[in-house]
Amino acid sequence: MRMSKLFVQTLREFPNDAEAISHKLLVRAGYIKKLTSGIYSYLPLMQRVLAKISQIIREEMNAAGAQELLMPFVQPAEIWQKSGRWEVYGRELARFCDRHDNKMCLAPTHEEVITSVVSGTFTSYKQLPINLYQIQTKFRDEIRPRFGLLRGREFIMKDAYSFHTSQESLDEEYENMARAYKRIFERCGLETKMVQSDSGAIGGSVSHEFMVLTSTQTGENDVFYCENCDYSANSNHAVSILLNPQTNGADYGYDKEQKLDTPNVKTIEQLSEFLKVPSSCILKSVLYIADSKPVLVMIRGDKEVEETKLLNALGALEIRPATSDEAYDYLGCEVGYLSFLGVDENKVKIICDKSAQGMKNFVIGANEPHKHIVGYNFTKTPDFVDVSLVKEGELCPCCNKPLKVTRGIEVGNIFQLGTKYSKPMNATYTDENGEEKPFIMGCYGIGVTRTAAAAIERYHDDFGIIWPKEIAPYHVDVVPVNTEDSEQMGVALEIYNKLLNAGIEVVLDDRADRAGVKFKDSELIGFPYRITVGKTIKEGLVEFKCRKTGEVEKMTADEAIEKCKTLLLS
RNA sequence: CGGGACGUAGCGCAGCUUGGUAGCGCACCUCGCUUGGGACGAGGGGGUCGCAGGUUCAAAUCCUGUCGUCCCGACCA
Repeated sequence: MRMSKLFVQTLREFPNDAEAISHKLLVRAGYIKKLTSGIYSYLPLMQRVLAKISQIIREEMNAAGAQELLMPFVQPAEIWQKSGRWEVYGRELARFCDRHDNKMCLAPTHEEVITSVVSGTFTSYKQLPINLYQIQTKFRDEIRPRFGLLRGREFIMKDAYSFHTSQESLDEEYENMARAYKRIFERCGLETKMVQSDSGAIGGSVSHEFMVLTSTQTGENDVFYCENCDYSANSNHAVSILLNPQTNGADYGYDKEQKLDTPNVKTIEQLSEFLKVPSSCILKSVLYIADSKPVLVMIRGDKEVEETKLLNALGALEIRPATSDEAYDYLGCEVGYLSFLGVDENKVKIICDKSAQGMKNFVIGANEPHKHIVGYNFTKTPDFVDVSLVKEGELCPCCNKPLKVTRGIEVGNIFQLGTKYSKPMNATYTDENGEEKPFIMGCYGIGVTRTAAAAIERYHDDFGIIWPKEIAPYHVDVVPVNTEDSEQMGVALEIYNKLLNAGIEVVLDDRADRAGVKFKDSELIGFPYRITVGKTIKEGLVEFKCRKTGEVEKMTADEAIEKCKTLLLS
């Protein structure tokens, strides 16, 4: 491709509305163009990157025994009503009516469709297991799309679904997919960590996420992991062994239950300082509204509530912290002094986090303004539930070593669905004994567009993108410094043609611009290798530069061609 | 959903306070010159100032409404 013909416009400045580095670079380097919030055109450079990622996925999925198909993007409400998700999915599901007033939606995922595809088609145990996948656009009307391709509303996803007659068979395929995913991301030049996770709206029991670990804040997930063993989990699922699991207020002089005045002492921090006790001796009370009903969460003062865990513990659909006004309405006390004391459990559900299990003689809000109670003990043992967020340094549940935390971008996930969809949708096969049974299912997703963005988050510098060569839009950028110079241009053309003939993806920057412009663009766009044909051609030499290392070598044109072949075709 | 900010040329912005011919930089087109790190000179094209009302002789500017975009928060008591 000649640069003069390539559909690309690089910008001198970063766009104003981008926050994430991948978003800024994708726009500035001419890969994407926004149409509206969370919805982008993938320009030719981007399309090449996406095609490469897709191709790697395709090859590895096929090698793992899966078959590609393509399902409809527009779906009738009927199948969603059947699975029970029409009501549950919420506003992320973009719904509309067709001309006959039939309820429809845009596909955010395809469990319902694949189930109806397989159901009635593969009806014998002899035909199972099977794994089907597609690479397709999805639409999720996110509350807050941001970070460009990292959280768009419209995005490209590879989604695979497997059907089994037994849990053992599903387990096997789950492992098979985990291995395939590892290979896929490795081939994309990305290191990933497979972590335990919550299964969220998709449902099911066992699930793992593949995370690209980043130091940037753009990773929207916290991942807790152990350096000593294999344990790692998304913060929404991670568990730990508490530090100081047993705390006793008596160690700080509060061995008798007593109501104390604590004027204007509202936060745990202030209370801890005021009473001279560590926050781990305080039981704090946090009010949530779950599906419009109040839930009071009791949790150790040094811990925080993990909302996804709470959501799951309650079996609720939606959850949010209550406002101060709501707290007053439900508990009859201003925030800062709340507790479950005197609260009618028929009106306000009370949940007690596991972190409170080992607490004795603790401090608790009096549920009266400006008063707390010290030396308190549970009068009856509550049911302790884990709804707390792990903290870095707490101990690994597997091997007791301190856990670490890092940010991560979720690029893929694998779920065991079991019969969550096959049962309600009545999707069955006939087993050896002639009995009808629901399929046991698994599903496996990879965000294609997000993987590309994650690669940029991981690999960039002040000059631009540094693509792993496996997913770069082109491999080599040949730059004649002066296109007017027939010798330079001649050699550049010769290199260009030879690389083309060798099957290498190459761009010839034949634009009449000055060298600086071409170098800047080359680095911004992120070509892995650059061959500069400039004044050293007088000595028969060109320059070979590696984008990743910045290393520059002088060599003959033929040597440069050979080097490209060695680096790219082996 | 709540809070804040912003909508003026493809991109980045000024102009608005105090109403009076729509501007700058980049990009784009032409010519010249230049060619190893985002050159320079001259000329040129492109905008119903988000949209709809209102006030006024006159609105990018003032008022009202509306739509859109971005950020922050979903406050752990």
